[in-house]
Amino acid sequence: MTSKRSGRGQAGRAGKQPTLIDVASVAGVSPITVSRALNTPEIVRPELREKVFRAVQKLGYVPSMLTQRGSEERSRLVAVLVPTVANSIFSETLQAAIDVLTEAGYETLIGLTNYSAEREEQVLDAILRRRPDGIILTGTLHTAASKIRLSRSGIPIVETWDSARKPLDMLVGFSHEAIGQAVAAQLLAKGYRRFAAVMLDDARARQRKDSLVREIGEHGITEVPCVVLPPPATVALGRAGLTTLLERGASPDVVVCSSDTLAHGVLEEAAERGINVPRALAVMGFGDLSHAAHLHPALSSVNINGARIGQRAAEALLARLDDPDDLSTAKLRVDVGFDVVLRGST
Amino acid sequence: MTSKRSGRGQAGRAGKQPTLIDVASVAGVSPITVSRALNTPEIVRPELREKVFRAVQKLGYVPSMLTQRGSEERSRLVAVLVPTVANSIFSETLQAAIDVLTEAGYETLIGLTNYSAEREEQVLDAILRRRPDGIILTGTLHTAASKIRLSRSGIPIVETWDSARKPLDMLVGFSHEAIGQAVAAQLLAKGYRRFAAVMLDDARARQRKDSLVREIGEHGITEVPCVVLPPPATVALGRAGLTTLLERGASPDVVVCSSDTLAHGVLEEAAERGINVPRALAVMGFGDLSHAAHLHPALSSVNINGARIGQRAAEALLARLDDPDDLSTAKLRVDVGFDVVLRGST
DNA sequence: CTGTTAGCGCATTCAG
DNA sequence: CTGAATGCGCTAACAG
Repeated sequence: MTSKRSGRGQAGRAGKQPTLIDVASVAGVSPITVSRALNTPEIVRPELREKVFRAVQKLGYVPSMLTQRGSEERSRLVAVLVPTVANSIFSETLQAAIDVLTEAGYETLIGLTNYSAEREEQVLDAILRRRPDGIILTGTLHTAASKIRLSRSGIPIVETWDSARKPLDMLVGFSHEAIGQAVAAQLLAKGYRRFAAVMLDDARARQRKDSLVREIGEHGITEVPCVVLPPPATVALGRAGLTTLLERGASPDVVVCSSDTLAHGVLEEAAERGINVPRALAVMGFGDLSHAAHLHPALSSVNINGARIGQRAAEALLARLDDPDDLSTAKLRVDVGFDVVLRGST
Repeated sequence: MTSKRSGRGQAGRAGKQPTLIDVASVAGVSPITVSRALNTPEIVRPELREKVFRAVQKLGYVPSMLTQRGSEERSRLVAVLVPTVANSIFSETLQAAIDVLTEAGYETLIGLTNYSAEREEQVLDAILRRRPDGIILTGTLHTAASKIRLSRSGIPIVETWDSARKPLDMLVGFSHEAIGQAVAAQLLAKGYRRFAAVMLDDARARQRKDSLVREIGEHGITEVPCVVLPPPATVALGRAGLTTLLERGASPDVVVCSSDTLAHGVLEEAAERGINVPRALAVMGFGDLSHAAHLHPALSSVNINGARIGQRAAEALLARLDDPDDLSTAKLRVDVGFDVVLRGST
């Protein structure tokens, strides 16, 4: 005989979460008082506050942020897009970003782009529906549609892992061109002349390689055999890379790889073939040095601090969110730099 | 001109995202028609549908899922909690889970617990406010408050990486006790007698070790020197672990480590000290075999397929979400198993 | 097929 | 300090 009204009873029964209204009726106050007791306790009389807290306890009430948009303007949600989380270099970026964001009271929505701008567009599409307060992207290569949607959205954005002539918003990264140049210079100085590349089919990797090719081109080296491989990067893939290179008749004295994992594969394959490293063949990687060191004690590499990128990116976002008019974040460009670290393999 | 305009002009101006209502007024239809044109296009007359699509294009409208709770029941959000994303074993679990969830049209909210139940409780608290449709947890050790909140929430849950007498809901994992036993049995069979452990301060690691100690205890071995270290696991930490062990006067013939990374550190330290592996000292790790192989070609290890855990967990969640009454997921228990892989280091 | 009405859970006006 | 009324963006339920 109970009326079939919207009243779902006082206590949140199994299955249904109690709402702020449920708490209010149990506490015998109005909904708004509950809201205030929870969000701005200091303006609520202690006795009422206590009543509310007891009701919250009793019901196991957990406020819902889902409908918050109805009133407040922020979702306290930040989206982070990375190509993959299986690559330590990105997982460190992600980890650092999450740490900073969580500390500041934001939740993190994660999206995997698998190194593809098209995939990024799909993921972005889903993510924009959540109205995140900020977005951290990997790279600066996005589809035209993505760029339009992002800029129309008015959401603060940080692009990472790259430099760009004209970023969408903020930028925390480094110059892949500079890396290509620096690697070329170092290797040339060491006397290497027969370059080859084993790389992933990835825009950033390509940028580094093109830059390297340009640089050594100016020293008269024009032929650079290059094997391009599909993600994900694995050691086996690196081995296959060197194999392909040699099968094609290349005889490099140095192989530059787009990641430490590939480089490690090349080192293994070289060892298998009895190729003396670095005497007959030098190997160069790219990634996080500590990771490289784990892979192979002698691996030479371009060292990038992924964690710092994630941290800086998150901090930039937070600064903007704190004060959207802050001019210091308006055209933020952070170059976190890199180091070319030569070890036993070169 | 009979429409009663709801305030803001037609086009969403810079800064404000256009709403479904804006689209409706531009298209000259009612809001619900826009909603239907977008969600169930087949029940809308083609001409109207077209009008709506054009208006959507023109305004760059992106539907908001933030307030969806107001009408629909699902958030299409799944939360995944892992201790860290910097450990390849968990990042693979995460990667696989995200892949499955994204494919099914769910977004992933990520939480980092840093191996701590207290931290997990905090993160969980924030996440429950988002009313996710499902939650994937790592481990079965949660604070009492966490357990209560989770079970009251009525949200489908998958606990992973572990077995438990009485899981909260669904479970995809393996038995750490079985691993401890299996490792003990294998090492005893190989003739090792002086056991030692280098482990992270982590409940699951402790379970494995306790089980191992129990097993070898039954063979009369009662003394097992053990170094417990704070996360995160690093190679350097593993080296320090062996150092500490030896400084304390232990002289093990086998060191069992709670992760491959620590084991790798132990191997390095042993090499540095000129200790013959595996003649004078054997080393045992735990993690993903392919990862272990990258770390050290000879590393023995308990091989766990992290990706499979993530995949299975996500699939279980989806099955439940598809049909909440499906009995097959009601008491789902999946044991993904493990392999003890002995290689050169034992 | 389409529009009207109502309401989700919460917080922000503005009155008391 | 407290509360009633109102609105957020969206969609079920029920009309037409």
